[in-house]
Amino acid sequence: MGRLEMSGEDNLLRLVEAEDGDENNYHLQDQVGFILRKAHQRHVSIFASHIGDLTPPQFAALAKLHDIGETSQNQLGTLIAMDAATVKGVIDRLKARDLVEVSKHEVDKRRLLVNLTPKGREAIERLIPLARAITEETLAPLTAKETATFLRLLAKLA
Amino acid sequence: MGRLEMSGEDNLLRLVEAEDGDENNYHLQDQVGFILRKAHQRHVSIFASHIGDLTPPQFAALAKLHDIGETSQNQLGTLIAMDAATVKGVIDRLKARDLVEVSKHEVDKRRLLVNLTPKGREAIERLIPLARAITEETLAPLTAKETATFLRLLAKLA
DNA sequence: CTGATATCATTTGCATACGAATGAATTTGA
DNA sequence: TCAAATTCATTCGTATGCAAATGATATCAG
Repeated sequence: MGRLEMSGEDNLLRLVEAEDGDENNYHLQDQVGFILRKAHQRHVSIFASHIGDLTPPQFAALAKLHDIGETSQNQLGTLIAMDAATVKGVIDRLKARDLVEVSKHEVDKRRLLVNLTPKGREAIERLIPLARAITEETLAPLTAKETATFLRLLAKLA
Repeated sequence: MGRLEMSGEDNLLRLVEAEDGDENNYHLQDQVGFILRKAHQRHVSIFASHIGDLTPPQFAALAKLHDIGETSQNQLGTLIAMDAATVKGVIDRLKARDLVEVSKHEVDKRRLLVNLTPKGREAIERLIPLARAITEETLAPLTAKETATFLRLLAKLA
């Protein structure tokens, strides 16, 4: 790969390649997937330092319910990007803490309607300002201009 | 917030705010954490479609071992951004499939050394080209210039 | 109208991910 | 030197996250 010219340093390169194989120049830390995973981990850690008793998925469920009101469990999952199995666990745990309540759909008996309880509404309204701080801290390494660019490009990938 | 002028539409706005509270303008889908989570999900899905029998963390462990050679389980975890409990599970599963092998450190009896088996080396060398395709597909929505910008900014956040 | 499809929810199984607690081994510092 | 602090690995508990299978209900097509 790129063996267009032969200099003294290329001999060393040849030795290294002979030792480690030609895939030696693959570096995990440069791969978008690996960096994406780390950036996500950092965000979750920042989130936890601000909001200790709720996870990001739980927060997402409450925030979305606050935004759109009662909806089916499945529809909620679609809106917050969770598959059916995952959203069930999240709702079960919020239900156990009396932050949401569920009820059967009158007409379509397959559907499980989910809604905020008063306690859940109080909680999410109290937490949304903290969420803004979390976003700010997550993006702190970037300038305002970089942030705008980053969010635009990130959205393209999501 | 921003109630500087009073037009006809502001009456409607007041009604909406009275109904939903002043935090009505918080939208989950604009938050960096939520988009980050979705982008990561998309990448994992692309990864799985190319490499079905290995997860991204398992791949990361093999790729790092291939890059640096034998190392301790803990050190490996640091290099691939996994805490001790997580890396243990990953290594256990790779060990069960004979892709890595572990041994005791001669001097420091606390350490567990991890290394690729021949089978593991063969596997990772075969998979690295696929990983390049995965990266490409993940970044496909961006132009080359956007990709460079995105990776630079993402690295700042990770 | 009814059989084929599709949708909604649940369950199971597996794989991260991390906090906290524990135990063994090593290093440090007074 | 030896007690305190640190490091390495393990275990436990909890929480996503997803594939696949299942059952109940609803919709569609002929």
